[in-house]
Amino acid sequence: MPVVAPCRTRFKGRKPYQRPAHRAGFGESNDSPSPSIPGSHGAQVTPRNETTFTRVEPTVSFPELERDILAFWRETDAFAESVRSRPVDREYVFYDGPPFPTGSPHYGNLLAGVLKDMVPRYWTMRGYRVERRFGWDTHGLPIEMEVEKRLGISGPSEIAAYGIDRFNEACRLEVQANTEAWETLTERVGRWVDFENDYRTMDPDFMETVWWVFRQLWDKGLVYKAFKVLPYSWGAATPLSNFEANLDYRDTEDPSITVRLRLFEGNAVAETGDHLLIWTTTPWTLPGNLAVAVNPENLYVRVMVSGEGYWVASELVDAVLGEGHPITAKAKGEDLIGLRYEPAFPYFAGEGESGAFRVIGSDEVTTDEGTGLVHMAPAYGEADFYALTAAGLDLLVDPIDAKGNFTEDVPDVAGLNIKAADPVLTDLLSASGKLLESKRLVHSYPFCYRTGTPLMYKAIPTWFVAVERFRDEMVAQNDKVHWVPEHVGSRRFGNWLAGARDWAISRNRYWGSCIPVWECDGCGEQVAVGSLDELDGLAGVRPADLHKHVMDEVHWPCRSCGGVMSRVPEVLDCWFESGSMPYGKLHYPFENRERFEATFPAQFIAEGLDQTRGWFYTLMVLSTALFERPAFENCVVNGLILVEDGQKMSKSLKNYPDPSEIFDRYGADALRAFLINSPVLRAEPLRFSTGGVAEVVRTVLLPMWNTYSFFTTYAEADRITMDDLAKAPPVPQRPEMDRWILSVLQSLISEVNIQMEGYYLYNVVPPTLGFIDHLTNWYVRRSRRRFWRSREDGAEAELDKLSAFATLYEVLTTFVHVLAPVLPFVTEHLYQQLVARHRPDVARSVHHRDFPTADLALIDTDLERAMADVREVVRIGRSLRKKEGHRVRQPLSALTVLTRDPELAEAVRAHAEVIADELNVRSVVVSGEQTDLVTLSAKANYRRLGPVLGPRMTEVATAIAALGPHQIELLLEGETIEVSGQEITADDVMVERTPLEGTVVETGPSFACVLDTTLTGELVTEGLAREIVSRVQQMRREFGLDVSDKIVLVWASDDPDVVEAFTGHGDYIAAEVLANEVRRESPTEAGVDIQGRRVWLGLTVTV
RNA sequence: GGGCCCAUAGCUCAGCCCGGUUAGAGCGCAUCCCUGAUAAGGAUGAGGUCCGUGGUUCAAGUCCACGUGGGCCCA
Repeated sequence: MPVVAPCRTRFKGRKPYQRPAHRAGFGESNDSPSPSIPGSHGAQVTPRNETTFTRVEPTVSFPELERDILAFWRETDAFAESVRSRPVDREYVFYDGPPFPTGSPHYGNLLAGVLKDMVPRYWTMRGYRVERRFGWDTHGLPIEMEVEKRLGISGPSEIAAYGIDRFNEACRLEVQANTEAWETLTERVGRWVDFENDYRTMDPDFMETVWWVFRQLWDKGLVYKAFKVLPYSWGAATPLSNFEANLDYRDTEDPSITVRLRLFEGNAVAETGDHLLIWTTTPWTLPGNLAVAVNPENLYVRVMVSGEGYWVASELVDAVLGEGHPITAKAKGEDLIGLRYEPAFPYFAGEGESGAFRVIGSDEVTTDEGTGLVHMAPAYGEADFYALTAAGLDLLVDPIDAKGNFTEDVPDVAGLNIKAADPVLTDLLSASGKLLESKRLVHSYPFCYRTGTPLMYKAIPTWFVAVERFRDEMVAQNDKVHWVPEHVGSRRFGNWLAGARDWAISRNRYWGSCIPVWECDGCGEQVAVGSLDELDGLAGVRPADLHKHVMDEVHWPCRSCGGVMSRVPEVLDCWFESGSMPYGKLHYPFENRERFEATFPAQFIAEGLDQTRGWFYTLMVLSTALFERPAFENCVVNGLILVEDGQKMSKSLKNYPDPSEIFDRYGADALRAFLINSPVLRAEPLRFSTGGVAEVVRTVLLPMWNTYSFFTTYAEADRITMDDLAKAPPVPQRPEMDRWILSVLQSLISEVNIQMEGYYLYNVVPPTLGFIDHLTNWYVRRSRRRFWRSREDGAEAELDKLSAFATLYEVLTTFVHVLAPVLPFVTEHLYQQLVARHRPDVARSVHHRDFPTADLALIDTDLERAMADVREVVRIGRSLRKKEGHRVRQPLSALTVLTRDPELAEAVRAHAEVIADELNVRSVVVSGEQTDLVTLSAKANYRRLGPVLGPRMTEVATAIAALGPHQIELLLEGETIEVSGQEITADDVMVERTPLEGTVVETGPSFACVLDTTLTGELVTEGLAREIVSRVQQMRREFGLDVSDKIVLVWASDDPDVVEAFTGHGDYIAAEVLANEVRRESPTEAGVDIQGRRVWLGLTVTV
């Protein structure tokens, strides 16, 4: 029997822990209720500075912890307090880009929530009051579509039949019904935002401000009405958005006809009676034809077929007319411009007097298909419309009504639907001899996603904002904005602004802010109404709701002619409202005048890259037009979140993990850090991976938690109190390791502040990871023993121990502040347990505290560099041991560090003990270069020599590479030598060290490590002692002993080395394994094998 | 078709602004260590045509041009 079962009574009921570790309360003394987090830690508990810390298990459920923290925040109204506690006159302004409350939030929304939380949290901690009101974008097509689906109706006629009032009220309900999922997930991700004082674009106050904004534009003469060619569904009798138009493309068979148009008169290249060849798949657009476009740069030719001249793009001759026809003339497109032709149909021949039926130029014309000459019907094609405008032809004929039927203007097909008219029109062309060819073709054509009818494009009367008039001003305003990443603002958005077109702001829909313009049915006078007061003055009414179904009922007699003033039918593009939110959310200028003026523009907004043409743009348009200012000073732009394999996230495909699963498994902190530390913050796409979230848990959260657990474990074991910590020496008098980690911490604080102030959020996590490595893998590991020094070791030991505890305490409690904006939950928990519980005088939440600023007095860059050198030497030393096959428990006699770098030499000398301990060597010595161990070779320092030498660089570099060890030695000793006619010093070369064959040497950048691997009997014995310690420690663990349990160690062995190990190193073994007594007995069983020797080991826990 | 962005290890990404000769990290993998953080932790190692072509330069992953592939937005 090699071991004795441990005595159960020693476990003080601590193990196994039933509760998740974070629930640990004040400990087993039971002198206070054990609060679930901290929420219940209130007045009835009197935190005393004599209270010690409670041991926290290293295992933890972060999701559960987060739920407790959420409860704590709710109970203590922590968010409101974080705003309230900051001065009213020190405001940091953040605009929430309002989402549509449709569906439930996806990762993109969660990401936005994280950004919009992290930055305000940070600035709150920097002492600013950051009001955060949630915004809802409540209007627009997505809502209307949901409601149509719900009501089972579709399109304007059915909505009209259902009643616009009922429809709009249904939309209002839909909006209100959909907000809960948003609130739940927003809270869960840890975003602090005010849902009670939210703003909604459908609120009367907001809508009144929208009127005011519109009126400002109107008064500046920036609003006008014109035609715009839009996708149009005659089935639904409504224009569609581009998005909707793209929803249903189908392969369809359509006519494909080629038509010849006879020239009235020729010019220098074309002859009277020649024909222009045009091609179309939509014969119904031909009655509306008003011009033919050519590309001025293309080459066109005159082809003779059956004695007639036909003009066609030279590349398309064979395709259109077949091979073998003679070409009798060539001309560039620009030479054809101005030629007049006989229209295909006579219905609008009169337009010829206004300049129609000519050849115009357009860069848009290609020779990909057709004839290279494009028939232009400005009412039915956006490109056509612009081409005619550009050619100075302000003409438009539209003989098709809202239902897609021809009007009486085209008597031959009047009343016929456009598709039904196609064959009739084709026959007419044939009859008039204008039809050259008639075929059918199958192509992809858009259909109305609602009614299934083919879409058309149609010129629709539309309200515009004349953005082009002030776009230079917008570019200037945009230069004042700090964009992250920079290129989105300067290039993508900047370019877009520079080429901005007038903005179509009206929609022929129902659920939206109204265009507040009333028009007289008599004289056509227009009045724009900018406030309810004004409306009251004009119409004598003051409706409580400003939606279409209410506003359309408001009329008054025209002041000029006595006619009836009625509102124009359109509503505003909901982007207009998004752009108005800085004003609308404050009901400016009707209320909050001073507040607005003091807080505009916002310091910060954040949205996705897809908002370039959306929110960013509309904010900029309106703020420039109204105030000649940008609406925001700093803008963080995020990229798109994709599925792990790079596909788009799709709700219907369900190809991504449900956010709640992530929350339940890893928690919001992990998700937040994962998102923050990803390419999305550089506006690049992110492939979302559950593994990435798990990695954050492992690399950030658990190490932090483990350190916390380590601290509490030993603090509890030693009954360390706040009073004890206060007795620790001031930092300058603490051991170097303490000063070092505090210096590293202060450097981190400095770095994080710089990055946060610059909104480079993606630069916050990486330095944090470096810090965690320093903390866990160097500071704690190196300092571990200091935490369990016995109080009996004397005053000096006591001070050393208190220094360690105080330092780790300060590091942890400071660090949680640094990470609080990123990881609001776990930092809150640590703050509660480590600070708030022990200090009645401090803020209730870590988020109410001030963000740390770097204490420069604590930063010791020399020390940081020295420690970096030491860690590097240790790293090389480890590599060397491994290479040579010497396990770390086997002590070796010496490590020699060869270097000529005086700082490194000093760092090694000063930390010889640390290095010796890490590498388990008896001594660490520093020496100058030893050429019998390494070969020195030199390489040119290009960075230094290059600019001086220029073209001679190669020559000198070759010569330097050929330098012998002796010359390099001379350089290293500070001499100047001449190489290839160039005087050089040590600074001009990079010296490399290569270990000589047969030596135990490993080289670092500016040093080499040499290991003496001679094993003496003494070293072997010590190694054995260490193996024994290791084995006993393993047993302690196996039997679940507490870290402070004392034991009796019993051993037996006949092996002389083992006997020697116990005789020579008995005290060491006893101390390491906490043995009060080490007793030798006679071997009874086979025992275990330690380094090839038989040993029998047993232990008993002492009482 | 246009604008912008991206392309570096098996995977995810730094490095590029401001050029300098041994291109880094994490994950994964392999080998090993530790055992007073332990259902953890650590070390070492293997792994690279820096998308391609051309140019500028003494010198290019880095700057320029063109191209290829991908993404976003617009047409």
